[in-house]
Amino acid sequence: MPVTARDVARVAGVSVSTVSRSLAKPDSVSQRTRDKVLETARGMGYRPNLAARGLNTGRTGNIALIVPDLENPFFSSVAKGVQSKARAAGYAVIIADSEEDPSQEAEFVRSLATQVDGVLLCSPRSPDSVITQLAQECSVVLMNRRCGDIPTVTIDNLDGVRQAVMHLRALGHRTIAYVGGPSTSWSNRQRIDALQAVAAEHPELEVIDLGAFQPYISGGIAASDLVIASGATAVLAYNALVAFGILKRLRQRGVRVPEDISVVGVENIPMSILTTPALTSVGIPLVNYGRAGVDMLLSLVRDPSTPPVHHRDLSFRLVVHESTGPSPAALRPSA
Amino acid sequence: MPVTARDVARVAGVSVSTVSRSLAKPDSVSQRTRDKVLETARGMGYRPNLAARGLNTGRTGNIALIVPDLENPFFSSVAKGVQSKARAAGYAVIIADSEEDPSQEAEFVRSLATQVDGVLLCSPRSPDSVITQLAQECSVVLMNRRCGDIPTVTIDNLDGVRQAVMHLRALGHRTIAYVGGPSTSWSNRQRIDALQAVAAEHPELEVIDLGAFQPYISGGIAASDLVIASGATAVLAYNALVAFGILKRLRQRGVRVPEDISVVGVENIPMSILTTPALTSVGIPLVNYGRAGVDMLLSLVRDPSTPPVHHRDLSFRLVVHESTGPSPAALRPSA
DNA sequence: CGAATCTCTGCAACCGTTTGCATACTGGCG
DNA sequence: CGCCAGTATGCAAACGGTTGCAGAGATTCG
Repeated sequence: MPVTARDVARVAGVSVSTVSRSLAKPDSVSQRTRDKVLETARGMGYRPNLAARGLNTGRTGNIALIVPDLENPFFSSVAKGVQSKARAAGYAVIIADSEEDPSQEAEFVRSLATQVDGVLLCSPRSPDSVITQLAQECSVVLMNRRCGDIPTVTIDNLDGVRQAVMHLRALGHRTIAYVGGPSTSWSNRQRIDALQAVAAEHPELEVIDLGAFQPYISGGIAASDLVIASGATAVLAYNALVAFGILKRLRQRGVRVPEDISVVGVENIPMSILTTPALTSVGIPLVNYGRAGVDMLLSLVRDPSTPPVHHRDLSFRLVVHESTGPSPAALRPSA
Repeated sequence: MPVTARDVARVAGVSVSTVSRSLAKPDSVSQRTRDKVLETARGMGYRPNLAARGLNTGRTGNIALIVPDLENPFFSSVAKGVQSKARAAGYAVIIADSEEDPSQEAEFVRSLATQVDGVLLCSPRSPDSVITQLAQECSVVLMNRRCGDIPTVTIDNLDGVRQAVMHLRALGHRTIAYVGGPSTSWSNRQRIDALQAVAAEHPELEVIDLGAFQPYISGGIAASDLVIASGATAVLAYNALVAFGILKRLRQRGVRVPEDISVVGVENIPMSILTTPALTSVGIPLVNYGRAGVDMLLSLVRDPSTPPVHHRDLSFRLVVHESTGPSPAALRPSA
């Protein structure tokens, strides 16, 4: 049904190879022939079959993006960036949602490996060993995680956490609770380590790790009562959804934000300005983050001479909204 | 580099065709051979190259999903549903984000046509004529829009709007403003028509159409001052993002919700419970909505004997939260 | 025991491209 | 005028599968 190169060739009175060359390497064909071919091709609405092309070039023109949860605004923003950048470079994006299930990630990569030129693994939940294995089966760029020498785009968690904590410290907070995400999350581990490091630099600070929670609103809701019980005057949340859940539950419990407790999220999603109070957070423009991933992946697959190891570390930026304020403890000198 | 059917054939001591048949039509091969082939295949980690298969079966095993804005929680939820259902059926999903640009939609469909078995066009912005054209170039299922006899999954806008309006009417509201979305949006037109129809049934109601706004938070913010000036005691928003924007701006202006103005959104996204006050809306479970789209598309592409025209209309459900309350006008009889 | 039938397997063509190689033609130069 | 370099084109072999067709055994039945 669709028009093939053979059809174009017949109409234009040339061979299939000439059609192919007219499109792929215009210089290897005479001006006259090329014009004729291109015009008939356009006239007939010819589109080369990418699957067929991929068969012998080895290039499919597709990339895969694997995320743990498409419904999480963090990942949908990243996905938007990935999509737009990839499309601009002539690539289509196959998206897979692993539903936070590590075993699905490997399955996805393997089942997509033949259909794509490279894979963008965003916040993979799989253990290092699996990821290392996958990376030698096909071109992989990691986002939000480091693993050996595999190319990555990450955000500087240590600096981000430091910015958040310094902000809270300046507001007089001394006891800071951390509501963590999945224990399989590399970012989560990073942030815990960062918290310890920053706390070590400032002995007056106490950090309370409240443990692992689901990276959803429900996780934040579940954690909130622990936050209150912990006596902390400030809380840092694994991600924006968790922070939202905390805001919601604190309000339910009658705890005022920021008067009683200050809340900071890691991640800056468009919704953050909508909550009451609007969420203070450290984050980066997520669409750009996705774009950066695509940049790295494409430079990898298009130019294999690129040095195979490549890391890029973006910077968090603190955005202060309404959910942080002076520590209530600071007002009472004895505390 | 990857292991091919030829490799498996060599190791198993059979021909390529036997390998192919062992996987595709197991009955046409003897028990013994099949077992041997399948085992070596598994042992070698063989994965059939889908592009190659697609070349002569005409089936690619991919579907495309085209949405106007991946960052909009509505579409990311739908995408999640599409992804999970498609994957379960053995299909991969190529996602494209048209950025609300009608001309990109057609371009996407055409450029993806050879790589997918069917296209799910979600809330297309293109004119009917273009969509009709696209639908005859490849298998298309429309979501959130009707267009001729093209198979569709929609939500019953008339009933949804009626539920919203009846809710407001019961609360004593008589003047209701509507903040619309893009004029190219079919849903938007549907909802305006529905509003007129419902208003016609209830002469005591006055509906004020405030015009078209961007389907983003910013659109809601932009519309809010018009809402206030309109004198309406209740407002219906094109989608959840717009409703969020309205809530935000009304709060800024010192207008209380729901005491002064009630707000209802069309669309029920997970974030709706997070705003203050939580948003009353009519909506449906979006993940299921995406699944329904995939169901229809797959039944279309897998079984061409299916009657070609198919419409499915899902039902809105009113979810009352905190953003709607008794009309202030009702308290003052003179108003 | 031979022929007909059935089951299983391999051969080869094909899907729509790309690309190395060979060929035909062009023109320039000695 | 003949030769050579160079250019433009076509032929055919891939890429990795699927599938119609035919042939080889095995089985059944007269």
